Amino acid sequence: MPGSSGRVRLSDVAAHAGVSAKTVSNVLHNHPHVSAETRAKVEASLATLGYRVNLSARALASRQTGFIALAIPGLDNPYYAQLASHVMDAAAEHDWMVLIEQTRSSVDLERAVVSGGGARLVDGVILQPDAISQAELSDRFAHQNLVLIGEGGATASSDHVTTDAVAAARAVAAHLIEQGRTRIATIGIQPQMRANASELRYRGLCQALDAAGLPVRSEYLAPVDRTRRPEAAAAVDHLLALPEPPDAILCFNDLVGSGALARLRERGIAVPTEIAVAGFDDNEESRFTAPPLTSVSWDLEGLARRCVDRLLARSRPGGADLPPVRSVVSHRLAVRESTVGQLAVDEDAALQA
Amino acid sequence: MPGSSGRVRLSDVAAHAGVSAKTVSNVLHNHPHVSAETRAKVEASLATLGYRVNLSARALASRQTGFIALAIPGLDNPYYAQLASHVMDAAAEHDWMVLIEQTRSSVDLERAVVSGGGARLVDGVILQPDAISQAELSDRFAHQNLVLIGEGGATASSDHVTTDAVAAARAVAAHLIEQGRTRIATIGIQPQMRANASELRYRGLCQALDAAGLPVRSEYLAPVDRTRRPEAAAAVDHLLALPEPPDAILCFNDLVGSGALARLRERGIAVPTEIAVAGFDDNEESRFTAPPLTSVSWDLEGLARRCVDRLLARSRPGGADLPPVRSVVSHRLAVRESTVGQLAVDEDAALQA
DNA sequence: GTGAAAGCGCTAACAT
DNA sequence: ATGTTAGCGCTTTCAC
Repeated sequence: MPGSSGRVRLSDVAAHAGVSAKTVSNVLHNHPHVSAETRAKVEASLATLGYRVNLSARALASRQTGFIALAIPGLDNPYYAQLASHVMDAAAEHDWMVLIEQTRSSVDLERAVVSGGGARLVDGVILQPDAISQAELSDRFAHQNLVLIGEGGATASSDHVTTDAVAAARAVAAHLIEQGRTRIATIGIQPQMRANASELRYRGLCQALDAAGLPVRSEYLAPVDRTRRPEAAAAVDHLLALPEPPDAILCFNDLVGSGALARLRERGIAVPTEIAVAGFDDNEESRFTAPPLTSVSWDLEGLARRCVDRLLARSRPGGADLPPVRSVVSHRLAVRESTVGQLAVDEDAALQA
Repeated sequence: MPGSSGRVRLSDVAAHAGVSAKTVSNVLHNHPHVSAETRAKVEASLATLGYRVNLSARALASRQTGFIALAIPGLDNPYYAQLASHVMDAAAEHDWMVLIEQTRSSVDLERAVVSGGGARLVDGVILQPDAISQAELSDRFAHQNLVLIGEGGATASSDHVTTDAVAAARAVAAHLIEQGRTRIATIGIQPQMRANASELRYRGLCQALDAAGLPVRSEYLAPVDRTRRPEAAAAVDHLLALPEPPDAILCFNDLVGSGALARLRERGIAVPTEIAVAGFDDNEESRFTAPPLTSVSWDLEGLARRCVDRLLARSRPGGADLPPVRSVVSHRLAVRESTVGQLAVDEDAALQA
């Protein structure tokens, strides 16, 4: 049992080892210029005294807190939980800790994050904006270590890690059209909301429709207040009540997709026979819905890593003056039974054809 | 636009307002003994200079970091994401920030958390133990601000916020028996794993079976490596291959429940007609599975609040000597269609009877 | 009610 | 390769 873990200071270790504080610090930071025997001596004292660094003191002296903030709408969306998990892993590789901030898609909270919050605390911020306007993002506080996640792409004043929302939406829509769908509705995609991916995903859908010579029909655009499971039911009902109901629904995310599938089931509509359903984000859940949900899968690990790398680059000496970088992470379409009836994944699927 | 947000120190504010640093600090902390006009003056300076407190310095001087750690297996389980969300809310009410630590159910990581980690950083720790043994928990480092979440209940040396796992399992099992089920299997419940709730949940099941005069059949205990959706399939297959397959499956959590439902569907087994399924945790997803999943719902908000309250009590002067407190949060059974076929929730459900 | 001075525990020049 | 000296920006006795 190493040490009784009281308040052991670095200077105590130095005294115990018979060296100066600087030497202890050198050992702690793996500085090269420490003789092997000194190092051993210090490490022994470190262990017997049970020294644990005081991060507040280190942060104050070094002007580096070792924290980065990750601001996301909320952990209750598995997509963001997943993202947070990846960011924490990527950050840990550089000895950074992650402070998760839930913005709840509130403009005020997002604004607070962008402007650095009320306190001086983090070395950098990763923000997934949702409610705040692009204009405000590019305007304010472009000087601080801020990486934006998202698909807007218009912000030239800070680092940006994005996905190609238009291409992804085009791909999933094209897949739907390939399956013979011509009346493709959407749930949760709101082209007027400019902070999140809505507009771009809608654009991708329109491009695919255009390319196939199909009309873009505005009555197929079902809005929801929040893009979550419970909200999907009313939107599905709305679409089913249309004179000519859709034969496919592209959902803003898998949460909405899951809710839509549930409602279609309640209404006795066969998926995909009568209506195909697809989503975005490829939540793990989507491999287990009835039927499994076709979805766009983002490279979340790459996304997280790039965000952290950008912050790292900027926090190095001289990094603050680096020009803003924009990088795009990859995606792929995970095709499942919600859009292709006869996908023969195994012997059982064939029975249901 | 208040201040150009450079490095404004408290002493700068003091100089600008023509007062001492102590007075500025008093204003910041809402100390009563500040005259109204002084306060106004200081607040004006605070605003025009755009002062933001340096939390590292505050932490160093005050010996309080303002952080608590929440150590959970991982955010990818929606149950823990939800818990984290509640803890963050409860902590925010006391101006605490939450540092989320993913233990991945690793003994070493849990041990590191219990022993305070390598660094002096947080004011307290909330740990949901999973892999570490009870013995180790009560042994080591009982002196630090540690609140244990969980159902073990045996640890007398630190604060403990638990659920009544036995009662909850008894309730859901009794419900299953009421529905006429006599062959109740379980997936993911591993009585030999003593850190998580397995043993207690199994005990509750046994109690309910005993009370109904039904036999406890060990072949109905299907283990899994990890209690997650993908692992459920093999367990379901195992149970279906039994000479006398079960007519109900009680899953360790809703993740397993979701995976079990998916596999039963693939195998063409009707739920609940042939096999009823129930879970624990009441994930939001479980209201949208096919069919919706009966589950035990814990009072997560209450759980989070109590954990934070306990930490708060201990971090107050003299709080360290408080005797360990054990408190139990409530639960209720959310009954859904996976266990009762004819539950007439709406007009459509009746058709499927 | 407000001010002056002494640290909190660490890092970072600079010196040796 | 190791020691010396100043702070980092805040809180906190203790005077006044």
